[in-house]
Amino acid sequence: MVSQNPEIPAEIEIPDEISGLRMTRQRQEVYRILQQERNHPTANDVFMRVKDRLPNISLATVYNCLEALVQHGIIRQVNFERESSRYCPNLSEHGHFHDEVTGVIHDIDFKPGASLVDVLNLPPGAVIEDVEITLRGKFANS
Amino acid sequence: MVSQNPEIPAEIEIPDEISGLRMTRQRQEVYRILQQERNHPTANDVFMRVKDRLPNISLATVYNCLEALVQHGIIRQVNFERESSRYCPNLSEHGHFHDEVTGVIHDIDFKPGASLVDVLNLPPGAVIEDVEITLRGKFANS
DNA sequence: ATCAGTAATTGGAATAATTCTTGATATTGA
DNA sequence: TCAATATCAAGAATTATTCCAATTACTGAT
Repeated sequence: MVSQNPEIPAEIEIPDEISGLRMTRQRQEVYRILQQERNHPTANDVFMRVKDRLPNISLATVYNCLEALVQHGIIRQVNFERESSRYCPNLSEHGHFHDEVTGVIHDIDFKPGASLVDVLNLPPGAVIEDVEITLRGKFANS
Repeated sequence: MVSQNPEIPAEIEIPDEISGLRMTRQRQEVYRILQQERNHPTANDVFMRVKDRLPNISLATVYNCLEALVQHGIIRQVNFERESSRYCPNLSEHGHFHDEVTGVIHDIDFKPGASLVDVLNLPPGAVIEDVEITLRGKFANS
């Protein structure tokens, strides 16, 4: 058993380097928060949360860390309309559903074996580097 | 023949009201530009272009007009990463492919009969109000 | 282990897109 | 025509993000 007390989650072990990115203390803590808070926090959310462990970290550093992690494909950046960017450690190809009543963002997986290319008419020769699928709506009161 | 001179495109007739929105002179001209420039202009692009016909229009008014048109479902707002919003008069369900080499944005249609719901695992009860599909990439040098 | 070179961090200033505010103008309906 | 309402213009304000300059931390070679 790793953690006896559900209030205190077991520490996530983070290596010194991921995908060629040196994992400094700040990057480790930022990444750890994304692993723990699966609710797509903004840079500012991460900033407030990370100060528990690194009281002197600056917001600029949080932005730097998030950008470095995104650049190295360790996390994903998610944008809804013009709101603050949010960040997501789920690297599998998926979309996001923004519940406009509760504000909650749900990861939306593809059906097994399905892909965007199945439904879209891509122009010939197009090489897709990145895909963003965002849905906005609500839940029928069930 | 409507227009003899290809330099001067035929005016697009715009009614006094669309979908319950009063089409003021400013809204008409903003909408006209979106109909003519199918290259997904930003608010500022529209602003510079519309000044030919309404020299006193303000950027705030362009934003107001675009927002009113979006709210009434007359045009769509398209966001790429954190860049300025772009606007699009194509109301059919479609995505956007951003060519990162040329900067050009291409409308991407669905295959006939296909829909996003075919490939995504939507949570039960989810009612989708709006969908945004954005692709980023380039063309293989063919 | 030391040192030089490089990368990362900080804190605050700067930027840029967008929204807000206020007063003027225009439009509508009675 | 008049009052009520909507729209517009101009500039100020807001806000997320980036930039900058100075400090600090790390790395690899000696």
